[in-house]
Amino acid sequence: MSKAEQTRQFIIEKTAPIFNKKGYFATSLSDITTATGLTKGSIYGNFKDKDDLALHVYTYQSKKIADGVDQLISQHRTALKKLYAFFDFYKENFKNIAASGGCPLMNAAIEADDSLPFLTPKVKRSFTLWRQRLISILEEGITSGEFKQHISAEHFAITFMAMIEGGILLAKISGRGKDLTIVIDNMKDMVDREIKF
Amino acid sequence: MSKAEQTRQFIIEKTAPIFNKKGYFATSLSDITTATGLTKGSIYGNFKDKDDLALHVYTYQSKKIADGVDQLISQHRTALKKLYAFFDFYKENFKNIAASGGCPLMNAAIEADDSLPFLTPKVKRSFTLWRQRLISILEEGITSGEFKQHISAEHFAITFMAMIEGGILLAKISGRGKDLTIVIDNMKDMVDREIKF
DNA sequence: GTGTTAATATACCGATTGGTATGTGTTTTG
DNA sequence: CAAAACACATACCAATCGGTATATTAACAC
Repeated sequence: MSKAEQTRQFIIEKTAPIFNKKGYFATSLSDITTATGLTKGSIYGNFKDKDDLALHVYTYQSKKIADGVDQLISQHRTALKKLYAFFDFYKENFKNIAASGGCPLMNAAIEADDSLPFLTPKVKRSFTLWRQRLISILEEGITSGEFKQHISAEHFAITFMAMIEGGILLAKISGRGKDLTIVIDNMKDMVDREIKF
Repeated sequence: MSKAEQTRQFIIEKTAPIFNKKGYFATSLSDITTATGLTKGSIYGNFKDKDDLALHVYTYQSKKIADGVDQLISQHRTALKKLYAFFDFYKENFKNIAASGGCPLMNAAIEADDSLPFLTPKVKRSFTLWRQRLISILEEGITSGEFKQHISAEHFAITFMAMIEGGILLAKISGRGKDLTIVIDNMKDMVDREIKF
């Protein structure tokens, strides 16, 4: 990694939590220079403009989550265990997520969709990939005979995503991590009763 | 309603969708003057500052939703029908919600919690009231014998809230209202299988 | 109708915004 | 080790930000 790439990565990592906490719009250049210890000149030397940096920050954050999930899932062999691992990922990482400003996908989804047009397609894609990942696990379970044949993988994938995002939102605003646990436990019940053979 | 109150209300109603779409921080005074056709002087004559206006706008928006839900629920006699009406409220109003910038509670929750301290308590309270309203319906059903005795009203209330908010988020970012319908249908299945006798 | 008060408009303030042109120092490469 | 390329800092820009003091207009009481 060249010096330039190092600095770019440094800026991205240092500003990611700020963007996630304050939002893309509310994060100012001075926030960025303060957090990095660099000056405006060097920020603009590495990124075209603020939007460009925001885009890279979002990509970094979404990739980080996706990698974390993938790594956890790959440790399990059955579809059921993969699904459980998926759920537990959020349960276990809630404190980190909350401390760094909440789920970046959710934050970006809300801010992007009406006022950050350049981000919208990226965010949309994140959610699509997320859904496809869940659908794959569910279909794998159906094929392997772990899960019932008649279930709709897509419907459950969407429902699970909604529950996870909603659970994070509730837990964050109430300050009770328990709220997310309640939702995730409910998801597991759902799997046991309706999906698992 | 005096002239002053009329103007105040006029400003609140005109700026509400802007605050909801762009966010509190990103909404500028010039957005507000453009939307109302008034000048800064008259905005500041009616509200102490931008935060004060934002607070009134949030109160107006959350009350509007609460009133809408209450009115719908009061039309039904059984706990089950009330619960269904509750769910359908979001299904039917999704287009309006999406067009006016998404669920104000969710938007405010995400923006408030890290950078709008003056709003946080209000938003927290909205969610608490919402939870209590759901818990009341569920407990009513338990008492009346419509619902199973052993269920946890609180757990289901939280789960339903998470599903609704998550569903709105997904539907909004995907642009497919269907996503919310899928989640709400799943909620109804949940009621039928686990809550209803 | 006149006097008083409330409501709105005008014009301005300092501070901060995102962004850039230019200068200086530091790597990297031949 | 020198030259070219790159990385970063300094100093500045116009535009916009939220907010205010003051002028003007409209509404209301007597």
